[in-house]
Amino acid sequence: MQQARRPGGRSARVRQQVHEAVLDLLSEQDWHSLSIPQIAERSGVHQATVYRRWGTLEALVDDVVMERLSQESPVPDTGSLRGDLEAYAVQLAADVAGPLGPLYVRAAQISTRTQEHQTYLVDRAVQLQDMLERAAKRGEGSPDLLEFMEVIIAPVYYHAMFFNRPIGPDHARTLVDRLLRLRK
Amino acid sequence: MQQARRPGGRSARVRQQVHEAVLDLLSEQDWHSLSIPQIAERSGVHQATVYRRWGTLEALVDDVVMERLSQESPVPDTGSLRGDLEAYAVQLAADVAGPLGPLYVRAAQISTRTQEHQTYLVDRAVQLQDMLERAAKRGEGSPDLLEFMEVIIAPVYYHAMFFNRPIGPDHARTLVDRLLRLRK
DNA sequence: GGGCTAACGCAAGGAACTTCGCGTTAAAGT
DNA sequence: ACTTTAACGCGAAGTTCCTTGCGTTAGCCC
Repeated sequence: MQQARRPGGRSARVRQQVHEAVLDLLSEQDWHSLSIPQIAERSGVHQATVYRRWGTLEALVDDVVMERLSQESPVPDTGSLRGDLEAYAVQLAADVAGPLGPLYVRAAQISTRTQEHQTYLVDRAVQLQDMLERAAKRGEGSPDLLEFMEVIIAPVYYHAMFFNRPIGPDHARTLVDRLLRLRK
Repeated sequence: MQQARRPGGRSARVRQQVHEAVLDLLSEQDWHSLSIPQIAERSGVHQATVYRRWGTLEALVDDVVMERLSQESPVPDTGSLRGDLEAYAVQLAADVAGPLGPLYVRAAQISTRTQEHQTYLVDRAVQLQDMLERAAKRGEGSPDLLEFMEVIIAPVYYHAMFFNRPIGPDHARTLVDRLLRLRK
């Protein structure tokens, strides 16, 4: 998506209508059966408009994903490492198991990642790094970022993608326990 | 894919030609730009034949994947738990980072998994379970299957999907160390 | 070897997706 | 308010994908 030179009023309204149509359709069917003609019809926006603005279905859903991600809550800051880790794991598990889950996964994959999303991920990594450093400053033995990603984040994605039931709060706690145990 | 009632000679040859074309094309371009007309042209097999036998591109690549998986080496049996774990992790990392990696991931995902692949995964899980039990019988403190999947397999997939460089033997050893450390 | 018919090749037809030209609307700047 | 033109709506044309009917080839069974 190129820079909008006239983003006010009508364009913003069209964008919102199309985004809503995507979310709407995604709650009824899965991502593989989505199409631009279908989204155009549902949104009331003409096909040609969608094609001209986003070009492809992939670019459109990437835009929707970025819109959601930009509105999401920041990384937790509960005052304890365990609290932060659990809160993050539970939230991530919910996101990735929700109706937009496959889209989040797709947008983050290295082979399909946009520059915009890359920037987001780097920023997010910095926030997580900060979260871990806050714990370290409190004197809690803190894992490094890679360890956190491999022991917490990777299994969360793994369960959502390869198993039927996503990780719940109970299992999230198991993952956090495991990570904390490694630090002793 | 339904049961073949006349799988000899010509049909087998067609199947092989199509499979080779898929592998061939996949070494030059990525999976998202594959198409059945393209595969038909490359293989010398007529489009209509491909459509009639496999129906969709997804079913075709699933067939290719199953073919490869059925030829793969069994789970390692090196005589030590560490040896088995490292061998498995390195092999998995290589597979999932190779040109067929995205196809393996796709075939295994819960939302796109076929019955045939499900059967394969269950069988594979049993083999891994056996591998872990062999270690237990040798007196080595052995992790359970879930722990193995979360600490070893999940990070391997995670790296292949979300990072540029796949896990190498050195990093695989780090993962194995981590798992073994948890058992003490 | 001979009959039966599954599986294939071929070409036409249909369906879905995508692009394009042109007139209209309305956002942005003066 | 007025001008400029980006962005949209509309319909047609173009492209790619997928299906279908029919004749031909060759695998399987007797």
